[in-house]
Amino acid sequence: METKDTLNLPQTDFPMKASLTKREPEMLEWWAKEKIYEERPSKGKEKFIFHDGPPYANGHIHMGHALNKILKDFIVKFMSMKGYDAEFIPGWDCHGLPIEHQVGKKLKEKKMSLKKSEIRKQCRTYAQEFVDIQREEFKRLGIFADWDNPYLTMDYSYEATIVREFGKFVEKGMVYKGLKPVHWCTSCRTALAEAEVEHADHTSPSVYVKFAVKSGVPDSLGDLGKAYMVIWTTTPWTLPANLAISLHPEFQYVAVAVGDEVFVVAEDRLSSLILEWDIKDYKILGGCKGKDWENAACQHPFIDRESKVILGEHVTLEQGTGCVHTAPGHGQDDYIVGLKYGLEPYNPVDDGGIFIAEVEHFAGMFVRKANPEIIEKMKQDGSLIHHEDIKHSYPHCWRCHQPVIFRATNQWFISMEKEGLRKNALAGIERTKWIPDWGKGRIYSMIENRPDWCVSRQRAWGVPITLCTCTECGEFVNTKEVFERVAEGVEKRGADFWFETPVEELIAKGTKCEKCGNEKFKKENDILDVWFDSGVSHAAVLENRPNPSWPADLYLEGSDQHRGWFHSSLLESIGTRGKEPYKAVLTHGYVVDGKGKKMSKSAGNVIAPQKIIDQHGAEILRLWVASENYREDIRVSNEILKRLTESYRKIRNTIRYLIGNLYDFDPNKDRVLLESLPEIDRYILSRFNVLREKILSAFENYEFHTFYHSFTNFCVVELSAFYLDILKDRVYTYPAKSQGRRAGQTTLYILLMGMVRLIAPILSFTAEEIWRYLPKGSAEEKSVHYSSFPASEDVEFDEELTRNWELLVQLKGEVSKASEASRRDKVIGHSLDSIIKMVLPDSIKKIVSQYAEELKFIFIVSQVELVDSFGDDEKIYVSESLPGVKIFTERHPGQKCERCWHYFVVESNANDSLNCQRCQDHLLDVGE
RNA sequence: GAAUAUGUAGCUCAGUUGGUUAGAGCACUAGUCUUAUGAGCUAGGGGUCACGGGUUCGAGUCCCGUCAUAUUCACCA
Repeated sequence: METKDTLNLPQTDFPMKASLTKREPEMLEWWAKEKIYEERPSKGKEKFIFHDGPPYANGHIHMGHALNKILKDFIVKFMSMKGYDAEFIPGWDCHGLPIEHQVGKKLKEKKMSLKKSEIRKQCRTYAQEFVDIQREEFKRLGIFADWDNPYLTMDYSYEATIVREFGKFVEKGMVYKGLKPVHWCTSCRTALAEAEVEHADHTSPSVYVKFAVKSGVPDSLGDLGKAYMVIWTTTPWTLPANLAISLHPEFQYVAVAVGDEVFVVAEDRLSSLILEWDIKDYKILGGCKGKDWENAACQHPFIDRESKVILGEHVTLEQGTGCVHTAPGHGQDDYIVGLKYGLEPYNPVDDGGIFIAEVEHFAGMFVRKANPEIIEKMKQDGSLIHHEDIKHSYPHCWRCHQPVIFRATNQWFISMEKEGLRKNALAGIERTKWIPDWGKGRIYSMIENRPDWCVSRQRAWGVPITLCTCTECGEFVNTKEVFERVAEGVEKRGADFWFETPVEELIAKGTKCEKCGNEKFKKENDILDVWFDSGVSHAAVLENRPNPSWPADLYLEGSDQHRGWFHSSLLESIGTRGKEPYKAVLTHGYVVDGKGKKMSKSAGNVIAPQKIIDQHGAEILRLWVASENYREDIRVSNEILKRLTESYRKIRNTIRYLIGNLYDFDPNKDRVLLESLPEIDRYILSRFNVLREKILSAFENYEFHTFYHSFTNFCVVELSAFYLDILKDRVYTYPAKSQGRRAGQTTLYILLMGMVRLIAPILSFTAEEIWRYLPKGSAEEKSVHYSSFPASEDVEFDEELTRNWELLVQLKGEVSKASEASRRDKVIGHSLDSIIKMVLPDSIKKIVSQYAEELKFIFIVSQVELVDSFGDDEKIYVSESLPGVKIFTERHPGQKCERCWHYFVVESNANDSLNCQRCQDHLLDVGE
């Protein structure tokens, strides 16, 4: 028999190689077949309400989606293991312009002839396709969720909820129709929400234009002769809508003579304007405050209209002349200042961005095409002082990337002030827990400063604004019955119900307009902002399910959702219920590349989750999410993934080793009582208790990277390099059933059972795989995800013992360092080749001598001698970290035991065995 | 342009109320073992703590400024 065969070497079928790409799909199939999520034992217990934010049903999932859903899955799984019923209902956002845009592209010219209902039908099909695609992609990540019953914002029932929720706003009088300037895309022919606008570089003409002063020159200036107010603008096409010139009441304005003309501009702007206009000779005639000019009248440069001089605080001195061209129909500030002076939000531009017929000179012209024409006209008329092109960033449509315009149109708004929506929303923010806490400040200032919510869109793919307005005066019918009738119809037939049902069937005969008494009404054609759709998800999902639980315990999305879903959900919920829909909001950062740059197609640095899954497996993606501090931007690169796969292997291999040494261990028969375990076993278990504590509190605080670092460190430092290395002697060489070996196995068993459960929320696939290789009789649960977290082991390891072992660990390190010199000098190879002699200071010696018999096993050397001093000629290692500790290493002169590799001294009268006495005993199954 | 966040070894992260020589794991280099073997063990090199000022006996930590990256807001009339 070979010596090797007399040892209890590890045995296991648990593969070292993970083959994740092959095994994960099998595991997914098993989870599905066994309905592991659906039939979870925590069902019906106390709920943890985790509400999924709906991704947009367009395109394949990207790293951001993967990050988000994996984080959610960590939480679902650990809450479930904690005993909560962590139901997770995934959702998708299905309406809206991006999908309509895609469908429009596919249809090309045909779309003009298609009916709206046909376009909606195609959009529905398109959205459903991507819901199905993304669902499969999410499942592949190992996400536990109710995939068969997701919520879609285009579900008829969901659409009906949208109608009902909007009805609540209407009922409370918070909805109004207003003529206000909004972002408008002339190519998509719709109003855009703030969130649908993105900024990009754009070249615009920068022009200075003269407005002749007709009357109202302040007395203090005397007779100015041919005086002009000079304005600056980068959008000449808004000049036809000019109704006023705004001056800041407190700024100083000067009248400057240039040639035979007099220009009025802000004093502080004068010097830079002179330079820009290249004017050599000028003379300041006098000055006064802006407020002195109030109600003066100017002449529009090319339209027969008066332009009033008004005062506004929005005027700045950073650019321009301090005299601000004001077109209330084309700008937010203009609109507000215009309201004060009773100016109408005049908008002579139609949906396509074309000047309407009444516009002199430029009727029928597209606004940006009109820019050069207007400039040319002013040049000829002599009203243009200066013109150059400037590059600046300008709002663009997020879909078609065309520059948008600001344009006053009739839109539906939800008032931020009526019913105290803004105030109550801010109070709701205060009541919510924001993680990290700066998220609170972010959303707070957004809600504080935002304008009224423009909820109407002039598109086809969405839920209609179900209001009927009087054909005479525009007042809308505000009755609950109408809304409910519509909601019921939508519930059955979807939003098409609204578009297909004649108004007469919706409104009871004889209904009169409350305002003017008219009996004729028309239906609104606009649809609702998609942010309203997803904003009602708390109602549609949390309230309208069989077991309603409202509000949510947690929302978890990327930091951009402070302006998106967190925002719209808050307003919707506060508006209708007076209370916020979530107790806590957790945010994560963005996925960026290895250099910290954002991923974009144009930069070519996009890494698709699918590619990582194909190459490394979803488990590596999960480990990646766990390894990084997601509260900041998180990086992904090939190097990072390479490190992670190595780290994964280490974890897997460590656990494999535990399994391998338990091949003959029956937990029900062979377990050794905790109090009978050797001190080192109890030490490692006490270390495991510390790890367990750390990990569970990290989970509690959603700090998964703490899990990753402490867990890998435990595997590498505490187990692989320390405990397992030392334990080999005992589990390999002792008699299989000896108390010493069983004690070691008991420890390994406890570690294995604990570790597999601690990793389960993160390394879900691997934990489940391990679960099948546990010693027989270990667990009743068929899935690791049905188990609960390990309890703390009661090993009674007090502070003194802990200090002792920390010292021994440190000393072991010093012994290794000391041996390194001998190894370099080829005196020893393996550490067991050596005898260690050490001089210790009394304080250390007192402790270490208690472990005299165990030292050689702890240090993994053949002999340890504690001596008082060394001879002079010996090469002594002097410790730096443990003052007074000196170590001398030499080669053991005896014979190496073939079996346990410890060296032994051959007695003269001994037999000629190649084994030491200890092994001879062990072979006879004696002792220990 | 503004607000917020971040910036510690090649990578991922620690660094407590300011207090010795800034840590860990991985990676790298070298050695060792062949009893976890596409494994295990050991040692080593590697950091101007983004940069520049300031407060202090003392700053990775506190203050100010600059730069970089990301997100959001606004780019105006």
